[in-house]
Amino acid sequence: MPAERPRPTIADVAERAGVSKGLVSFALNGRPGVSPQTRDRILEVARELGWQPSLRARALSVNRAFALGLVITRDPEIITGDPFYPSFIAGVERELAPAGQALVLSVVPDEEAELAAYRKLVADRRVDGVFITDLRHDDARIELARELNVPAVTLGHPETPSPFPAVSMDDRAGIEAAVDHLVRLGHRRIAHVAGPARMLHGSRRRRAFEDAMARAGLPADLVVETDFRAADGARATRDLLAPPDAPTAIVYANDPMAIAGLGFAQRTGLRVPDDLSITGFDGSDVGEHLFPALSTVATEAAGWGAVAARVLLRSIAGEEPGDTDLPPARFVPRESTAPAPPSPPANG
Amino acid sequence: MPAERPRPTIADVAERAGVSKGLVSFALNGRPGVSPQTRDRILEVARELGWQPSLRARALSVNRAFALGLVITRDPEIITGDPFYPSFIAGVERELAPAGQALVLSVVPDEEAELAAYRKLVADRRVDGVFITDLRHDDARIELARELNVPAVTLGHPETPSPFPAVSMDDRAGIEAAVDHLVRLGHRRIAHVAGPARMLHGSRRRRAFEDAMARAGLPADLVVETDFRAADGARATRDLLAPPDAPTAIVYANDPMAIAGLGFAQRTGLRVPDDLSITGFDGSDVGEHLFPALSTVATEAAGWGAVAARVLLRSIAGEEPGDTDLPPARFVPRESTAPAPPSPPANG
DNA sequence: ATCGGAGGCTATACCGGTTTAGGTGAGTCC
DNA sequence: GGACTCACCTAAACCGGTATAGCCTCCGAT
Repeated sequence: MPAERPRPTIADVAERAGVSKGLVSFALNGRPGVSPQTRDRILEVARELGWQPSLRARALSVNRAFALGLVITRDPEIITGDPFYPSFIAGVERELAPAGQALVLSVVPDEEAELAAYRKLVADRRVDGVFITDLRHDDARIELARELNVPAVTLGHPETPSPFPAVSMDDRAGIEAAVDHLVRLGHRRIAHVAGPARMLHGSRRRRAFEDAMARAGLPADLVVETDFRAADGARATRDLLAPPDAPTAIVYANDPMAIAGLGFAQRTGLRVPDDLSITGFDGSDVGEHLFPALSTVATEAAGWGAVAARVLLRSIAGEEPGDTDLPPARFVPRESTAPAPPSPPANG
Repeated sequence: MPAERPRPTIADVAERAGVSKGLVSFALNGRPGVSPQTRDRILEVARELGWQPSLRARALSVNRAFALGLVITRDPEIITGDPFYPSFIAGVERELAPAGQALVLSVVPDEEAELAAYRKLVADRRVDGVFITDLRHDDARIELARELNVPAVTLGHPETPSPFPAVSMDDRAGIEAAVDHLVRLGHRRIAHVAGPARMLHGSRRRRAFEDAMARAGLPADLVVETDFRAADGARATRDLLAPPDAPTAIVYANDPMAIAGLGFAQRTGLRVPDDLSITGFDGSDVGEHLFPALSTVATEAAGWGAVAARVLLRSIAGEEPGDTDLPPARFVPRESTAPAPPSPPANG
């Protein structure tokens, strides 16, 4: 067994090159005050020795973590179905890796643990900045991040005044396009299976639904609030379809619920889209392969992650990046939406 | 604006308590050689000052990162549908958070970037140990981890001799149960839509399928290899159903493909399960809400993550945890499997 | 000839912990 | 009463980088 050779330090490089530690540091960081020959010699020796800077030592002396923090709050059940985060994270990584930064991920079951997770991340100085996703009304995390004095970026504009840059994607447009599409197809009774009202995107999508309905001169009286879980989608669909004046179209606030809703409708013998039109939200690729393929609203989660990461890095670097607006979510009509069925003969 | 007060260091605590830095360190780490009164005083002062140890300083001096690394290799397309990792990560976190450890996540597009990611994680000493998931034949990561001299845990037993503890879940049992179930229902032409052969679980599930078929005295001639993507599931299903002697049941190696396969079958007018039975793998909760609800193999990804994390932590602590076998994956019959349709009249 | 200044470099403090070698004083043993 | 032990504590080195003050040396300007 070969002896465990300790990795070379900057002192080894300095000694071998016959200069001081400080000069090595200067040379390696490309700072002025080092003659070209000396610089080359130092670089050469460093290469020769296979020297790699110790991120830990650097972290301690420059007081940086070289990492960003993401806290995901999801009850364990819902997390499996949600297509958003995996894509979002892939986008974040695309930006972080080349910048030599890492992503520290925390997955917590509830909002209490969430705040604790942010506190811990910052207390340990594990990260230089944090993502704040899934904004809620009166979101305590804004205040917490301010109090902890940690750079942050919010996904979407918070309601309360926030000192942090926001990277937003207009999801209203997608919902409105979905409703308009359904209205054009002749639907009059359109329901919405909404996300939790305490979440900004939950209530914003609902509001967009209501506005679009109002513009079409239709009542937005069929709205069910849920927790974004597939099971909720099935339950909400059951409740919506039970009464005699059931909707002919349902706009779901995410794909897993739409898929479950589709399943429920089919189970009761309804034909989708002939008897009932259905739209989802977030464009998981599996929806494309259902029968009927799910009409949905595509949100470019990966691009969102990349931009948010970039903004956060600039924010940490001391710039003050303004708010960013991403291209709005696009409605993608597929097969689960069709002209409204002929209305049943009026009763009386 | 309040002046940015620097956080207290161990020196501040020492001074205020009238002792040396070293003694404070001893007291706070509960080491012997500190009188009870002094210890209490130090603890009190630390509390009073709101002192929090600097993880960075600790990391530098004890040469630990207090973090574990997970590298996920997924082409951006597939990642959205796969229910495994989100659950797995949630399980890992459940174990790490109480242990004061963090998870550093890397998401990379291909195997080349994967090796680079491991190297980088270790070169930067960002992590004290790594998870090796999605084992492949002749997996280069085993050798890399050994070379990098970093503790690791593998999900499943690698084929090549490995110095690392393995945490395994027998997925053969689930596949076999699925096949047995189909055979009992009278199916004779059963196909398998397999994962990539280069992946251990891909080929192992395929092998389990073949073995189960052999035991039932049936030919395992209908196997299509794929890349685990939903689109692959649809394509494979199309190819399987085209010939005249099409299968009456298909065992898919994961849920997204099964869902896409279900969609394709329905699209061609086949009734599932009456004309075609279908089983998935990995038990995403959305499958439960499809119509018909997807029969699948449940794998307890969260439990797997928790155990793997625990094993890795023990491994880092210098113990030599043996291999662990988790309860085997269970077949969960739901609605997408039914008795085989009566065979068509033989031709000639 | 003298001074000023810039370029190139060294020495050293510093980040905030942990760890080790040693020092003190009280009690014990013979 | 001297040596020894032990509990408790301090001082200082150390982890591996970065940052800063200051020291030469050489050059051109006066």
